[in-house]
Amino acid sequence: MVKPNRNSTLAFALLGLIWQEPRSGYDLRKFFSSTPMISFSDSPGAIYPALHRLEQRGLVRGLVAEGLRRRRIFELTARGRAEFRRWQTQPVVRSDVVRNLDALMLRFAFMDQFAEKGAALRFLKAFHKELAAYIPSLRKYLKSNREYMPESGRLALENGIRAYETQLRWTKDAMATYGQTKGEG
Amino acid sequence: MVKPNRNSTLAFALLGLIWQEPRSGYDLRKFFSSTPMISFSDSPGAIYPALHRLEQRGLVRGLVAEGLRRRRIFELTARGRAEFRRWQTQPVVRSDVVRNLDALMLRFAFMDQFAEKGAALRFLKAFHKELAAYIPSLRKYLKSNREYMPESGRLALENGIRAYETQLRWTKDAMATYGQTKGEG
DNA sequence: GATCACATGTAAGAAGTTACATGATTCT
DNA sequence: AGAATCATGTAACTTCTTACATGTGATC
Repeated sequence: MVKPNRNSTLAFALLGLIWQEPRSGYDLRKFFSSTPMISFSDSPGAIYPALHRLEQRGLVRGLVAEGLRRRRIFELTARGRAEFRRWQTQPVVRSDVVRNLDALMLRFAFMDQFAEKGAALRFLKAFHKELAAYIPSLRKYLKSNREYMPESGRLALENGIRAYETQLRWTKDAMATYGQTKGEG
Repeated sequence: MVKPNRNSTLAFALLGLIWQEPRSGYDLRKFFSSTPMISFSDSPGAIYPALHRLEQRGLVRGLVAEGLRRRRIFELTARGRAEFRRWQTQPVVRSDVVRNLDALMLRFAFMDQFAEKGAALRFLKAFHKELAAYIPSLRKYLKSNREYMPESGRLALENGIRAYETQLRWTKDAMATYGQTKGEG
């Protein structure tokens, strides 16, 4: 049995975008298909049911827009904002680093807009810590097994390690950015 | 309606590992939980049903192992090998680069073992080409929108671009590795 | 007048998640 | 004897995918 009301990554992407500004399902589809958020599905069979679920759960409210075409503009409810913030400020855990990097980056992407000041920096520190703890375990595996691995398998693992290292460097650079901003403001 | 028999990424991971050597469901779970392939789920609720589907589709064959505990060791059928190879040597398409990098790397990871000589290099070339075509579109979006983006959103996008650039550099390095090997052999 | 973009929806099916369930064997 | 590990499974539920369906308004 699945825990009720655990919203999907797509659901949170929708909440974030709707919080930025009220949008229709069609707006959201177009946003996904025309920006780097194209990594989300823009299919109507994903978006519309997801919006209906969010509405049933009281996280968004759909308003029929006056205009020529039938169109529903969604906006966040207070519960929707609370739920989004709760998700966004959850601890950064290993399992997210290993299996859900995209969700982690989505949480960060909306940090400046919807979380309290300081949340972004706290997030980056926690993220950095988890990455720094995880990478050595990958290196260790590579070291112990490189001789028994086929070349393409080894290269694939090296690619994974590099990807995490890039992520690690990014967290440091991003932290520096926030440090600067603090000094300026 | 969904196309029948389109195996999931998990299904292909199972096929690849079973092709390496016959394994039980339990072996596969342990492999996922104890190696960098931990990005796959090791839950019995995912693995066992997936194995049953593969068996129903005639891609694997389960043999009851003699021994103390009841245990089923799976091995690939000829159809399983053909299906895996077909998947592995599919063209590298943009949509995989955008939404399914993991599957792409999984395909590559088994390339030396199960694909014909030269497949790895062809794969890397195609992968490189797609990455080189995709990255500028991300840069362009960043350039046009950076002033309207919140800082964390901009940083998240920069992270995505860096990740793809790292991937691109890796494809070049990996191609060089294969070039050398050719010279040696 | 036809085609394209706007706009929303549903149906069928696949596959994953969490949780529960069961029993054997080995270790302490 | 009790705990841990080996080993496999199912049930309920959620969400996604592909495909089909429908109608309006704008453009050529």
